[in-house]
Amino acid sequence: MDQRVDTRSRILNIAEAAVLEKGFEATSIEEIVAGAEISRGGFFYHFKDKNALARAMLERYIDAENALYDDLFARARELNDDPLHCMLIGLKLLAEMLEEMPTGHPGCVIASTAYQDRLFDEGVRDLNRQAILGWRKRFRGMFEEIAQVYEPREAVNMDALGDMVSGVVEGGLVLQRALREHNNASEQIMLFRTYLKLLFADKK
Amino acid sequence: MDQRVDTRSRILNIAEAAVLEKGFEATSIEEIVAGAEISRGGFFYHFKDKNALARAMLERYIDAENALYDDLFARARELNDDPLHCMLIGLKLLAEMLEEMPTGHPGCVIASTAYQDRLFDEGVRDLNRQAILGWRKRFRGMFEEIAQVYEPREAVNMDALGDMVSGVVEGGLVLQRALREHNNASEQIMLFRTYLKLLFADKK
DNA sequence: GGTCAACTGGACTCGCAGTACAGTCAGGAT
DNA sequence: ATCCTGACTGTACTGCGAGTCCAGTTGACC
Repeated sequence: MDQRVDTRSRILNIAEAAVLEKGFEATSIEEIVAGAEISRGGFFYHFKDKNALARAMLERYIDAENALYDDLFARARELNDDPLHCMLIGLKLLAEMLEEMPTGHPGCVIASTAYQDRLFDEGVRDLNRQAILGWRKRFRGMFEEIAQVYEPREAVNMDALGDMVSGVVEGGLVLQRALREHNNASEQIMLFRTYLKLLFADKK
Repeated sequence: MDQRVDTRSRILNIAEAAVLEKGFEATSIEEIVAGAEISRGGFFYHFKDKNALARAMLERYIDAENALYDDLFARARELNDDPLHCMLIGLKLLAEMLEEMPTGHPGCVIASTAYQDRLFDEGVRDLNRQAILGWRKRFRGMFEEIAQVYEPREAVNMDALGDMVSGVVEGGLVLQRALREHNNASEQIMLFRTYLKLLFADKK
């Protein structure tokens, strides 16, 4: 069996693990090629430079995250058809998933690149932006569905509320990374869940 | 007047601006010394290495942030003695402050270092940790005061609620950095404010 | 006049990104 | 059977930035 079948994916796997553990800049091409058991030349054959690697990693990561959300809320919908309860179940599943990761969540590539963005070119930054806007749209849509059934007790900006899902996750990951604790992100999500329960308590 | 009176502070000012703009790794000592109009030798006279610079920057930043919170909530307390309203006013002031910064908030050094932490030594990481734990304690105390007067409608973990202030700010800053928008952090704070209003609606 | 803190300036090592390019090797097309 | 191409290997080189070493300068104060 030829190990070379998918060298590109192997590079991405190794690079992603290293980048999530210690950041993009601290990850050298040297150690990536050592891990993937290829030569430096081989690396540059697949990726023009470190920017191209970053772009590919982000694309993969975002696709995976979107697939995860799709799956999570599809499962939630199966359990309960009410849009509010679907959201609450989905968030619970998300929190559980974050908690189950023994070493804590790898940490979001989005934040990691956002804070080093001068290192990256316009393409990378745009991918980042589009991903967050995508999540805004996704959650905004879900909240609007909820608001059709439940009267919000306080007026809220729906875009901002959509962003709050991403923000709470990102913020929680920052905390857990800095504190070296394991469940801050999941706790923050659970707190956000009680927010939604309070906000959408009254059926129309 | 001797410009050299406080070279160390000048280095820190220039470094902080550069680091907040483009990240720690992307900021070279070369450009710092150029900006501060000193020699490379002069830089290393003041700071043993880049880690020492990072530590000094973090210390200064954390002190400034603590002073800002002290001032903000002291002003809020003057306006209203009720602990809940004091918190709500303080958060409003914080949101306004974030909004008034024309280029957006410089971005929190905490998150920036959290995601590049392998670059830094234990001292830097510990400073980071202590700062967040300090904020947890500060806000937890304030929420406990509130809970003595108002019955929370839902049971919440007070440590997690304290962390949520930091988390919402950090998360908002990540979003606004990645999206290149200007008011995400302040919007997230305002949303968190309505959370508190809903949570602590009933006086004991 | 001597001491010390706060530098300057230059030379050097090291690690890493990125370039260049010549050569290898397996598999499919012709 | 031969040729071509894609996926590499290996080596050598440039250039940049961090960090070290150190000898020398300058101004302040004692």
